[in-house]
Amino acid sequence: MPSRKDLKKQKEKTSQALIQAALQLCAEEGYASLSLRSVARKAGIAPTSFYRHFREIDEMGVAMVAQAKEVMDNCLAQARKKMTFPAIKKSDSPAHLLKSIECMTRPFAETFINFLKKNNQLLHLFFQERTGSSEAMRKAIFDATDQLTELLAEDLKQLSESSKNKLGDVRLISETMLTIVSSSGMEMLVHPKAKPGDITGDITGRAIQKLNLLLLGALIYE
Amino acid sequence: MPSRKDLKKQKEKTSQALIQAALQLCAEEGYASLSLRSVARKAGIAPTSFYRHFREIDEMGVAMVAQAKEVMDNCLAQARKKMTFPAIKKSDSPAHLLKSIECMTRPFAETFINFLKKNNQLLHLFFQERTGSSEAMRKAIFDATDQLTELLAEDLKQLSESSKNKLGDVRLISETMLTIVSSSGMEMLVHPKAKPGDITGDITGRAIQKLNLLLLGALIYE
DNA sequence: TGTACATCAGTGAACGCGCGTTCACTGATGTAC
DNA sequence: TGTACATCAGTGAACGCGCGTTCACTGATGTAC
Repeated sequence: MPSRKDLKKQKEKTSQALIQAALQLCAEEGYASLSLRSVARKAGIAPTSFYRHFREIDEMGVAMVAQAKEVMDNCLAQARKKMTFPAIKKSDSPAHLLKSIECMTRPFAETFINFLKKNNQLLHLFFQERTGSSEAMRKAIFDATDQLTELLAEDLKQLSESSKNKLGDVRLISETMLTIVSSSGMEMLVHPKAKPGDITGDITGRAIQKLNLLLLGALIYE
Repeated sequence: MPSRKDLKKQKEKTSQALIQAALQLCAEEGYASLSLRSVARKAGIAPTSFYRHFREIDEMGVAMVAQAKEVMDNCLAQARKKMTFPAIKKSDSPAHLLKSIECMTRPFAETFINFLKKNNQLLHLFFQERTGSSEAMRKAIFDATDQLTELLAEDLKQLSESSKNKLGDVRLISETMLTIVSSSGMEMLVHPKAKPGDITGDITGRAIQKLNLLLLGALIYE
């Protein structure tokens, strides 16, 4: 018994096919090289049908960012579950402090970069177009990033308070953590050859070290 | 008395006109949106003349990166002259350590971000296409970035040794410093509205704080 | 129950446009003898 | 000195192609009466 609701679902399915096709093309050729026709072709519909779903390419782009944002939220929530921050004393040795810090940084970096590998299309879009040429995309990604940063900042604050390890400007730290980890993630997407065994190739390990230094500094600074 | 040499110079001048036109278009529309014809048009030559200078767009792209690299080298050299790193003792208070650290981070960030503002076209290209869709561009930028990172790492090592402040993995620190400062720089290019007075808008100031935390951590960690 | 009408995702033909690339050409310069 | 030839940056016409967009259409579904 097909109905109006089924029709709506069918339409949604086609919209999703368009978005998935676009994400794939985007990872291959870049967002700027997307064309309405190539997306429609890949999604298996006629070029003109595109207009039944989006007014223009950028409208689809914004929908793509929204989807990427959801994935990132999940990623962050999952990372958050694994992050702990055992209490330390300031008089502890740097090695001791690091142990505590790495209980945050390691799950954070590993979860994040794993997600990145699995959802490379979504996240490539997210980070590449942050500074891309489409104003609409930049705005959408900026807003999403801002929310994400705030979320992480709150997590940091909570971790910091519950363990009585003071962390100062959590927003600043949150920004930097995301910068470091996304930069590492992009590096990994661009050079997939690098393996965990390599001296300079263990991108995740190096990301963790970078985060460690940052948080060690933040901890000392108060 | 025009001669063969003058002809060569004329050709070089036209090549430069092409590159400059391309950089401008690139900052407006993105590298992926460049077309041979639009570049030639902006440079004031016939489309077909483009082939007298470059075999294809990407060959010009690589030349653009080489030019950007030179600017970056100058920038780094200029920053290096201003960076100092007064000796500290580990027992000093964090505030003391910070004073010393900021003698490096402030000139570094300020010089870099100033350069970025003046040469925004060159540097937009440099950082945007690092993860772009053209393989040739990615490779060219990766090589250039690698050299730049190494240069900064050597500077750090030298500063660290001459002041007897140990710094550990200078390559890792160098990478992170460039990541932080280029991320801030891109943020500034994309949101030129943010002014030094703003609470969250003082991008340079925030970049310095981020670098401070990183180096404070590196210093403590040994 | 039947008949007329509304909605709407998807279609295929057609349009004008900017693109990359080819080709044979120009006209200024320098070289051989 | 003159004459024939080589080099080479820049040109304009022409090509075939993929693009975004318009338009009138289809055919399945639901609604009014």
